[in-house]
Amino acid sequence: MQRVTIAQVSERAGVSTATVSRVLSGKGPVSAAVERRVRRAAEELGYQVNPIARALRNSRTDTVGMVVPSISNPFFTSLVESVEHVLEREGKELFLSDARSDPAIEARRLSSLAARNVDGIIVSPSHGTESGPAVQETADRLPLVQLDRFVGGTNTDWVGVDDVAAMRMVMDHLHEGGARSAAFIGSLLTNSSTEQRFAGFRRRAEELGMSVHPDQVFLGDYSVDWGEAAAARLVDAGNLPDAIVCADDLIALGVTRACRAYGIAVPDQVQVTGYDNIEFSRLGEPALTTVDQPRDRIAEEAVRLLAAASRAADTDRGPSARIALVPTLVVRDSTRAGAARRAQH
Amino acid sequence: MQRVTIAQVSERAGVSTATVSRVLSGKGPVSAAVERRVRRAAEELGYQVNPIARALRNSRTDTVGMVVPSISNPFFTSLVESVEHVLEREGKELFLSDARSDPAIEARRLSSLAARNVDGIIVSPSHGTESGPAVQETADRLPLVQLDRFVGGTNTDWVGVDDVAAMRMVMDHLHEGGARSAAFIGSLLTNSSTEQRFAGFRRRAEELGMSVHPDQVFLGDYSVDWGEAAAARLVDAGNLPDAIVCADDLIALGVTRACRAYGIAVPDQVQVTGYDNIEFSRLGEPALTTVDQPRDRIAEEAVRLLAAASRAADTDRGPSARIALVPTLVVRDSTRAGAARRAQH
DNA sequence: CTGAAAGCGCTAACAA
DNA sequence: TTGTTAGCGCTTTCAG
Repeated sequence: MQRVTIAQVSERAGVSTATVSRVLSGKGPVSAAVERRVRRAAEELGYQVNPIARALRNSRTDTVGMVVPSISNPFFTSLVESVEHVLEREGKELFLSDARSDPAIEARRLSSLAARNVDGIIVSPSHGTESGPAVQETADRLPLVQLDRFVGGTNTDWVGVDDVAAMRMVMDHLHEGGARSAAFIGSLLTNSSTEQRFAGFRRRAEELGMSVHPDQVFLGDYSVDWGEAAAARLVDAGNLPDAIVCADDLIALGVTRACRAYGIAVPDQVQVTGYDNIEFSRLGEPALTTVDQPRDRIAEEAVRLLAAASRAADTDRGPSARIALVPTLVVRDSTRAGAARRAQH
Repeated sequence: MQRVTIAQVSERAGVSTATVSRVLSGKGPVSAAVERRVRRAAEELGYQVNPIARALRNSRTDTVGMVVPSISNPFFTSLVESVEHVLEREGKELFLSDARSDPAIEARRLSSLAARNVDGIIVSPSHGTESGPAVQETADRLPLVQLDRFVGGTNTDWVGVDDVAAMRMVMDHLHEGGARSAAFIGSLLTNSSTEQRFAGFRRRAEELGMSVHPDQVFLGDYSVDWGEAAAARLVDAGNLPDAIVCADDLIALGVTRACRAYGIAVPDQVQVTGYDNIEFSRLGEPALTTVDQPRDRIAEEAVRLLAAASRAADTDRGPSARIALVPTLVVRDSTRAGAARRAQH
């Protein structure tokens, strides 16, 4: 599997293995002449380091692990892309694992990554409480930053978005478009994203005097199917609200689909908003008004925090960082102000 | 990082490290009494194997690497999910890498996975020729199977779908729906998927006497944007064909979107088909008729081949396997026969 | 500036 | 059945 070793290179170059190591890892003093000889020998033999041996020796792997709740949610894959992109600049590689929204699987993935000596872990915890122990345990062993979602009972760095502020923008926009009542469709309140978004929704609705009927809050999961099912229930119950606020784009896509099926005009009869600005959000009919998270910035901060934590290492670093970036509202055709604005063109 | 080692366990249990190893790895003869002592000691100390040390010793990692052209293409993520699922049963873990459709990045990912002693690699090559050297080189070093796409100039196992047969179904269905002319929108012919699909399209069109205008073949990339752009060009040129056959669902989603924008009725004025049956294919307006690949079966076969190859190891296994599974046509609302059938309900 | 030698944690001969 | 020993390939003191 692994063929040529440092020993063979050293033999060919007529030096010791120690010298070869010094040349190849760029540390320690080496004369220019020897360096050239070694490099040539390595080249000729097609030498490649054995990262496993190196890791065993160094307990460093130049590798970062990332765990996301669901790889089939386009929001997370695009977050992964952003992270990978940033990591590339640092010469680090990313190992990705999917927790399938299951804290038990998530715990296994975390410990497996930790055991493999990744230099740090980026995780978006799948559950708002049950993910806690595994995340905290992992964080005690190596640098870890939570991304997007946050799990209670832990004390680690976090980078994400100000969901409450985002919801304020959404509600203001809807209100401006004439909405005086609103429904909410999200996942169960078992993760911080939905929690925060729902809290933000609720608070701003109150401040604006928008009514939220208790029967018009639907909590299921982050999927198109759920959005569709919840919307169907909403319609069947009669008494449509002016707006349906969704906790993510997948749900919103399901909602607009159900509306099409029921012949309900969006945004004329009911306005609909999503969250995340995934690529498909502009493909629905109508294209979704949604909240854009600055993924690249989030990724950048996460990697920066990880690097900082690695450097600080054992010296107990201070309190953990909580970085909430500012999201932006992307107005498209599923809300009234947006529809009106576009019509003016 | 890694705390308790086999040595500490052996000390606590009052046996040698070798014995501990035998107990923990389940190999070699151990007396029941000793076994119990060792297990308890390990338990109490919270021992966890160090996979790195084990890998260095064994050159086995119980780990499989997977490289896909694009993690943001839902077809590949669902393929990843299937593979991961199958692997779980084998007690193996998956490391996923994204080649970003770039053969150079792909080569790096492959060699990095190989260097990390994954037990096997599953790759869907991003380029039909340029991916060749890296794939072959990797395949010479360890078990490798190509998935979905296939790269020329290599000799490895492959599992995928019979694209030509799939296209035959698509064309027959379109023809049945009254189409007598067709356009094709795909990616550049630099990967086997598009090649095969285009070939199948072309051949069956000829057999059925459907006309294909040379100007109505558009080759770009697998993206919604490209589908939209190509459709726009098609429309602008006037002279719409009866059907637009797309090499994947993303493209088809772009096409139907453009049709909506231009006020062209699908399927009445033009029928549209996709390929892959990604989740979003049913969300477009209208829902896409498309080709479903049996992802779970594909994943299953791939893992099976990998396992077989690992067992065969050095003993030169015979010629490589090429497994083409049979896809199925999923008829929805973007084609006429489908639309008619639904109307009957 | 370079080499000898120890050892990261684990497992597989080989002995006992 | 168990222990002793020798490495897997690399890096890093410590001498020279």
